[in-house]
Amino acid sequence: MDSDSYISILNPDQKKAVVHEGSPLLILAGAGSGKTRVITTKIAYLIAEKHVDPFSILAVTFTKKAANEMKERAVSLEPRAEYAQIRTFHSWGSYFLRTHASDAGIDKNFTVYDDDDMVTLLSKAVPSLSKQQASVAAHKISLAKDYCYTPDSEDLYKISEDPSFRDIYDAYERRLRETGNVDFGDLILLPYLVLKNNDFVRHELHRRYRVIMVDEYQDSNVAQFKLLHILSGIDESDDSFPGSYVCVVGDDDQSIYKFRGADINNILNFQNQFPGTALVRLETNYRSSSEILACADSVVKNNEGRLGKTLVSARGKGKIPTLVFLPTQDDETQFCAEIIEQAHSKGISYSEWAILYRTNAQSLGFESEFLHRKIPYSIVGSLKFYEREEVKDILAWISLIANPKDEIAFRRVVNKPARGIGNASQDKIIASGRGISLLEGWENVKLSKKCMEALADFCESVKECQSLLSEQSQEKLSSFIENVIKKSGLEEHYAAQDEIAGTQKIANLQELINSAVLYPCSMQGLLDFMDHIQLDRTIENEEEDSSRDCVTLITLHNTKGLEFPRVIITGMESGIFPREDKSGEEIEEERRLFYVGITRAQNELYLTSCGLRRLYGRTNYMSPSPFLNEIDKDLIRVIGEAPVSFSSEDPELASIVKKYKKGVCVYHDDYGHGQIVHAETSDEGEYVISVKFETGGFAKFLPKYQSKSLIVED
DNA sequence: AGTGCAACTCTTTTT
DNA sequence: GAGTTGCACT
Repeated sequence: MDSDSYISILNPDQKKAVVHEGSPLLILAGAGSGKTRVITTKIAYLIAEKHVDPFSILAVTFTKKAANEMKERAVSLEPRAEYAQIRTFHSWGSYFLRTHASDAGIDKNFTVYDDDDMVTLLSKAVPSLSKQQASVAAHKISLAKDYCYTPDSEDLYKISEDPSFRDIYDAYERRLRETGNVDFGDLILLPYLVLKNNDFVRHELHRRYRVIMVDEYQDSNVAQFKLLHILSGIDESDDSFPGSYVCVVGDDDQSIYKFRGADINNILNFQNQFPGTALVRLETNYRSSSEILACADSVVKNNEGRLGKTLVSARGKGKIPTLVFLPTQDDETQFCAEIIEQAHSKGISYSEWAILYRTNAQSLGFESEFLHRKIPYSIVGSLKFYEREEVKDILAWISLIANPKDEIAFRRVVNKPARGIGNASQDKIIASGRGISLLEGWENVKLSKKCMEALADFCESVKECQSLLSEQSQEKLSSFIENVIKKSGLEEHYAAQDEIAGTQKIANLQELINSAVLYPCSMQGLLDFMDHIQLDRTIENEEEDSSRDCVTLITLHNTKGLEFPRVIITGMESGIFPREDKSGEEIEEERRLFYVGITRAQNELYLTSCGLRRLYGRTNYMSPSPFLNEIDKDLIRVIGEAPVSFSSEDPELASIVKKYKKGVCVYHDDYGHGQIVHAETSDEGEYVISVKFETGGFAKFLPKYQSKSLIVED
């Protein structure tokens, strides 16, 4: 495609963003404003018109899906974009670490430990922790890495005030380095540390990357910011080295990953951190009708701390959004099913619809209702295929074949099927081989004869598998994996289980084999395959779903970057959305999440809110989400009535419920000042509140009997 | 070592 | 309410 033609179809702001040069650039791209078009056009333009070597362009996104789409679209505009680095932040980190493994102090055949592996490793590094403590600490370690804190950072207290956290983190790091592997946080943190400490490598990369672009910048974390900053060379620029051209694209109103370490200050302060930054706003929305945008705007404008922008619809007027109050969650699923069926009978395909919810658990009701009515649907996200026992077992074998120092993988499979190598023996073997190889050197360890023989057998099998990999082989990796499954003894093991318990484990393993068919049977192919799995756990049934006409069931978070003609946002109830434990800035993030949901809709938007909902197996009275009140009344059509659950039957209960609401501050004779953090009606019809006191204490009350000792304050 | 029952958590969101 | 974990028992 000719560059004149693809630039001429842009609007003036988009064009400005594409041709800008000479300083860092921040593109504030509202929802549906053609952001991806701008980035891809810019890549094509730089190559075709500015003669930038594609090899020197790095463009990073957050999800593999976005990266693939970006690459595809850039290549269709300019074939040479094929040679540009367009990938996710984490996959770039992995690529970097493979080529600079020894600088980072890791094995070049490393694999990436997931959250579960982190917990297991931490439990071994600090045995005194209970499983739950280990899981909490592992999560904090992840967060620390997102904020770029190492075990010796002064700021570690910001993650955990517990003074022992530093030692726990330190012990974890040492043990992790002994395995030669990395965790997710390392994929960003380690490249940053290598660049910071190694002038040679840093200069090498500075020479290479002339252009760096980051998409969805509002969801970058501190470590990613630091990595970008050091990679850009902005602090070292002089006449001989001007620094890279940095262009970031994002929307502060769509920042929804703070819980994962994303720092909205990255985008709010970008212009300070990269002096001389030019700013381009993309405020023309090509996706939604003006009614939907008005609704979105009336919600998001309640947030403070935003750069501010107003979207203008390029599509003009459409249908007014609808808010529906329903008695129970079963009515909600039926309502959704019915409008979808009605539309279908008028020729509107299922795939025009998306049902959005806050938590994955909410998908269950829709699934059973749709199954019953034979409405086809597909669930996006958490396909837990790679978390299944049998799949993780085979992946552990593969990890161990790649990296014999991998303690977690070793433990997982050395005694499966049972070989008589119990926990105590494992500890001895690992103590002797840690940091070297777990497959040899154990001959000197004191173990029972039976155990020795079994271990020799096991190690022999792993080595046999290792020898099946060769650099020139024309074989596919799938046949290698098939061999691993056989040699591991796990095929027999799981075939027997399938027989007895009626499980599908062998079928799942077959699926794993199939997924490796595109990779060559070499160490490189194996590592690429592992990266593919570890760095993209969500999407698996792409071709199948895109061709099928079905309704999309999806969490609000997962909708980022997607659009649908008709959207239903369900569960608009206080406690669900926003979630009950949110306050202050977190409420703002929930509100942004709502904004993201609304702006997914092209033509029609429905919101549903129920009066009664089952949660954790209990039935709860729900009140409408406070966000609903933020929508101007003339911007939305309301069907049904907001629940006034108790008025008719029990005026006394109603007044109590009204008085002791969640968030209300109370004073108790014995406990002192506190705040109601949770309120619900139990199955027995009792109204129960949970109060957190200033003293740190926590108690539950039945306000019915406590009206004298529990005083509401203002 | 493997089974079976009780108890407990889970409901954020993802690379 | 369901799925998972942990413990005790065989």
